[in-house]
This record gives sequence, C-alpha cells and structure tokens, in this order.
Amino acid sequence: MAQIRKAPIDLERSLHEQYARLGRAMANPGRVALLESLCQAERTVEDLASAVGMSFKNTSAQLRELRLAGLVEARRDGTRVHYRVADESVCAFLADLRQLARRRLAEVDRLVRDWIEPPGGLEPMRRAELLERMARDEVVVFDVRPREEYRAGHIPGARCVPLEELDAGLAGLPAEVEVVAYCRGPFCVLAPEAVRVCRARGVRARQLEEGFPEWRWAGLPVAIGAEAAA
Amino acid sequence: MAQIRKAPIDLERSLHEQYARLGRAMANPGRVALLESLCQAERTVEDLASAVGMSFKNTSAQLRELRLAGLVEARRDGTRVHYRVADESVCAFLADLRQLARRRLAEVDRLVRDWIEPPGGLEPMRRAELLERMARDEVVVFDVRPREEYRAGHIPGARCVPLEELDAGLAGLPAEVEVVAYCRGPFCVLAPEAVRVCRARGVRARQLEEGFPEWRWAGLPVAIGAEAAA
DNA sequence: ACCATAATCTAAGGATCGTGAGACCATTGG
DNA sequence: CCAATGGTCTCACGATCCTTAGATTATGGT
Repeated sequence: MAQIRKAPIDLERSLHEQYARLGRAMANPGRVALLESLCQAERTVEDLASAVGMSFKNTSAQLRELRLAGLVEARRDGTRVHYRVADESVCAFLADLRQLARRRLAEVDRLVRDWIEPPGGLEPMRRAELLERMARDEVVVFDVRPREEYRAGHIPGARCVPLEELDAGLAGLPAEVEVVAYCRGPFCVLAPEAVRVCRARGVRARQLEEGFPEWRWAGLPVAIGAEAAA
Repeated sequence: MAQIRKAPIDLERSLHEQYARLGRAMANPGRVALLESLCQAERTVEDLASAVGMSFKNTSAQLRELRLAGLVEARRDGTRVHYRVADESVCAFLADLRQLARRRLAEVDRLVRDWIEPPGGLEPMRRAELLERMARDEVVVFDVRPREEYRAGHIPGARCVPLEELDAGLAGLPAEVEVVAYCRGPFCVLAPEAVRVCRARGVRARQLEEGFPEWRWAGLPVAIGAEAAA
C-alpha cells in the first residue's frame, strides 16, 4: 500500500539550496550592478566593467557567477562576448528586489527620498498622457540614459540626451516647450536629476512615471537603434 | 547655476550595497528555510530550529542576520521569543524568488515536476470553485500543513490533517466524499503528496490551486485557532 | 604564421561567512 | 532570592568568497 514518500524532507532542503543559489547571485553589490546594467541593454564585458566601475577581470569573474546561476547568457561575436539577461523575468525580479529593499531598509528609503523622489512633489506624467501629448507635439521627450541603452531600445520619438549632455540638448529648444525625461525606472536617478537641472535652467520639465523597461512591459511601442541625424 | 549633482555615482553604489544586503539574507539555505517557515506562522526559536532541522544556536544566529536585514521581527513573550516576518511583502518576495528559481534553474524545475506538479495531470481546484462546493457540502477540505500553521490561520471549515496523520483523517470519512487538500503554496510538497496517498487509498482527492498564503492574499475569509473538538 | 585583442581560467592572499562551544542575559516559578 | 528555561553574545576555526595577477584560449587581421 502506498506510503507517504520520505523524500519531502530532502526535497525541501534541495529547493532551499537552489533558492539560496539565486540569493547568492544577488549577494554582491557588483553582481547586482551588472544585472541592473544588463537589464537595460546587452553589453560586452569591457562595457560592463566601465559601466559598473569594476576591474575587467573581476567583471568577467562575476559574470561567470551570474551565468552559473542561470541569470545571464553570453553570445560570442567575433572576438567580443556579449552578455544579456537570460530572461525578462530576471529584470522583473530585480525590480521586486528594489521594491523590497525600499520597503524594509530605511537606508534605501532615505536615499530614494533624497535623490530620486519626484522633484518638487510634482506627479510624474502617466504613460497614456505622454502618448497623447506626443501625438499633439506638446512635449519633447528626453531619454537621459547612456547612449548605448537608448540604442538598445527607446520610446519612439524620444531624443537621446544622456544626462551629461543635457545642456547641449536644451540649447536649441524652442522657448515654452515642456520636456519630459525618462530613464531606467523608479530607482534611477537620471531622470529626476535631469528634471531638476532643466528647471534650474528655466525650462518646464516633468518626468515620465517609472522608466523605459516598464514602458516596454506595458506593451507600448519601442524603437531600436541610434537617433537619426538631426 | 545649478550643476548636475555628482552624488549619483555613489548613490548607485550605495543602493547596490543595500540590495546586496537583502540578497545576502537569502544566500543561505538555512535562512531561506527560516523565512519560508515564518511566512506560514509566527514561531519561537526552538520551534524554528526543529522545523528547519538546524541547531538551536545556529538558528538564533541566522535569525539575527534576518533581523539585521529587516526581514523578520522578534517579540518577547515571557521567557520565549517569537519571530515573525516583518511584513507580508517579505513572503511575496520569497514567492517571487521561488518563481525565478523554477524558471531559471533546471534543477528546481525537475524537482518540482517530479514531486509537486499536480498528480495525475489533474487541474487543481480553483478557489472560487472550492467556495461553491464547500457551501454545498460536496467536499471535505484538508489542511495538511503542520498543526501550528493551521492554528495560525486556515480556510474556515477546513479540517486540520497534518500529512503524517492523513490515514487517521481518512478513517471516519463517508464513502464517495471528495477530499480537497491544500498546503503552503505552489512549491510545497504536502498537498500533492496528500492527494497521491488519498487516491492510493481509493478516496477521490484534488488539491486547491496554490496554497493558504495565496488564499489569504486573495482576500478570502480566514479562520484562526485550533480546530473545535470533533 | 604571427600578432593583437577580448575574454577566460588558475592560483593565491585576504576578507567574510557558517557553525558550534561556552559564557552570559532575561524572565518566570518556586 | 535561587534555580530553570529560553535565548543571545563572544569567540574561534574551518569553509567559502572576492579580488587581482599571470597564464591560457579563442578569434580576427596582416
């Protein structure tokens, strides 16, 4: 007669070991930074190293860990190796991690409030509103992420204006126009900082709710490639 | 004139460090087991140690880590200390972690398929259907989790039948009745195993979709406390 | 064939983590 | 007050991880 199988105890242990494997993958700031970077765009080891400020060799070593944890994949192209997240669900998980961090770690909440929270207490612009106002040419949209990430995917019609080039981007702008900036998502400092600077320059500016990944997840249209020459 | 603030680089570093703090908390199988256990019910250190099969001292030490990471809280009651998750969002995150593990780690997928996947390929019963059929007295509901977890919260009308006591639970049952078993959630082996055993005994049995935490999250009614004597 | 480039692999030192042992603290019941 | 119970703290040792350096591999260009 059928007995209760005894494996369950080992099963739980095995599962917990596997969950911990993923926990371990997120247990190092460098690896988290790599994952975050990869969630925005595929990149080579070299690019990643400079993006996260780690040595080339260490970057390679940590990418190996992420690969063994099944979170990223590599693709060889000539002499370069391009890494990418294995799956959109990895980015979603990272978003969950950020949310939990904000909720449970006071330090994170403080950092976010000081640096990222919508400046001036103004509501971020909703995606639907942005679409409408873009259609009516009422706003100029700035993608303030690094050029590479713009190239990997952006909101159609958005201009590529990395934060460091913001002043140049503002230069030729007609007066009275309103700028809408977006970046990597709710925990990214780029768009809030861009809005702050725009306003300091006397340009009306708001930021889009959340960032580009969320735009894509919402199923809204996405353009790929460099900006057409002006 | 307002400059672009330079903190952003440090900010990102600080945030990644904080995210990694949470990753680290999940980086040890014992800690994951403790969290999982705590997501079902508040418990004392002693209970937790025996529930997860770790030494008392080590359990205390790991709980400390979890406390420092802001994931659990402690409450003193006389000579005992009761631990609980700091927040429902911790349990939700754990669920996300399990889902990611299943998706990205082949080993997890294999374990789940071999041990947990709905036995006999039968669809699990949806929560709404269970409610209807309970109202019509068509089914008997078995909560097959440990007694403690039943006590901390269960589906109203469910009987407390820990897996080890399943045979006793089946004993007095009218013939032709159908059993619906539930447990901790989609990655818990208890209900699937209970269904398997019921069927081996010739009793019709299905399992509820997901488990008790999901039932609670769905806003459905919850009963608390021990079962009334039969 | 040879070199240059991009990346990985191997090895090693230092830092951190995991675990258990013993001392220590807090609460309760005599 | 003392003793008993439940839990934490401190310390120490082995295991693991992080990081870098040097050797090695894979690819492409000449």
